[in-house]
Amino acid sequence: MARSGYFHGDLRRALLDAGLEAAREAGPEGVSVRELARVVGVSPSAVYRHFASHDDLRSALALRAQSMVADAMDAEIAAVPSADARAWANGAIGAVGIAYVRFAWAEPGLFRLAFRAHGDLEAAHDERARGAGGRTPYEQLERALDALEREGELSPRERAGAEALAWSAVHGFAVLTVEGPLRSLDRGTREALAARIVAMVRLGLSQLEDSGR
Amino acid sequence: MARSGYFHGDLRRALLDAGLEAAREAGPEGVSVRELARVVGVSPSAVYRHFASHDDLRSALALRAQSMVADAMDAEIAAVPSADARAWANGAIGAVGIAYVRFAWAEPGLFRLAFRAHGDLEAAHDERARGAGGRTPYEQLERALDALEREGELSPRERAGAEALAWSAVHGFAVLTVEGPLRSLDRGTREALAARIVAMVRLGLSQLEDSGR
DNA sequence: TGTACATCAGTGAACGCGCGTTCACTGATGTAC
DNA sequence: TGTACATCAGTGAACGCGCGTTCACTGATGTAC
Repeated sequence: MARSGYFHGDLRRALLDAGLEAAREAGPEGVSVRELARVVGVSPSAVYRHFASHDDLRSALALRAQSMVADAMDAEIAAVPSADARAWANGAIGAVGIAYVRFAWAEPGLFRLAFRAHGDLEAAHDERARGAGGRTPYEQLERALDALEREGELSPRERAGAEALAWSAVHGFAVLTVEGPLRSLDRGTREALAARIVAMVRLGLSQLEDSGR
Repeated sequence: MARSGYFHGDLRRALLDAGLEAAREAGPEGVSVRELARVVGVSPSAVYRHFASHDDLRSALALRAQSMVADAMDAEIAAVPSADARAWANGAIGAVGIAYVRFAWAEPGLFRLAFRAHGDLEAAHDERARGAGGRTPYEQLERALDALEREGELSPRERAGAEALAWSAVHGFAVLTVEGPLRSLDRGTREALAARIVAMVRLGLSQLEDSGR
């Protein structure tokens, strides 16, 4: 697609691709204006034709990484048997969680890029509000929770704040296994723990009713 | 304590203090060799009399920050009524979790310093193994879980891996509220969610028995 | 079909920054006699 | 009590690095006539 030596043709897309690749290999820290320009074979200042700043570049990349997580969730959800709506709702919330941690394991650099601090998730929300169409993992979680409520698995009172509970548990586990003290666990142990986390969330969401114990 | 203009007297301690202060205000990123030297009023190279490298400095600071979390846990646990051992065990695990998230809210910079990636927690473990005596939040969690098992609230089978479950949920919540999408929640909502997280963990830990639902 | 011209995606040199780390040094301390 | 000397915690200048960003520029593109 590169035309002459002078004009690139599709520099913006090339930079985004290079950015994902850089994050994949070196994490978000590996994503610098100069590094991407170097990889693409263009001068650093050319980057500023397509992105206002380093921050702008970075959040565009974070958005793409988030879409990838959302895609992984789609794939996992698609595998849930949909004959019984109630069983499906229960399966879907689990699928969302499992997809999340598996993505983190498979692509730690992209995971960190996607869920790095400082408003990236709000940026995704804005983007979505502006109709830019980026699928967000958060949306997927919301939908799974909505289904659970629809099927009577969650009371409206329990539904409130359920995103925070579910996300916290799964995100914490992902972080701890990707770059924290749990990172040297073998695959089997990790998977077993992931299943327990998901079960804990499912159980914990409806705690307001079960509160006897 | 500073003696002459030339000799400092207790530079190591001064650097550690300055480092905690820098992290408090600017997070772990604010902790650089040159910055601390500047604050303490010493040349950058003087730092190398007391720390082998920037990394060495940073993990010493992370250890101190972890001790602070452990202290906060001690204080929270101390407030749990200890008349009934079983009730105490249940209270202690909650106290550990609550202290963790409250510390994160009160001192986000130190929290991030303490639980930054890359082996800092293992370093703490080694330090402890070497008998250096640094209290670790992880130890506190282990003790609370041990108490729960002792009181028959947790079967040995459930006890295995319980640290990972509990820590994941609480850590995820802390991260999400400190630097993630949940960071703009008001105090009341955060506290209410924290209580639900803790309840979810308590419930979830014993899921292997209750697995009916 | 050919030419003039506006557009604008690129170049390349430069600025200023802060960083970690090294190295030969200096001068205060405290110990041995 | 006074002096010689080893120790070692500090200095300060320098190295080399990579970064984000700006600015005047160049040259390929495609449009209007």
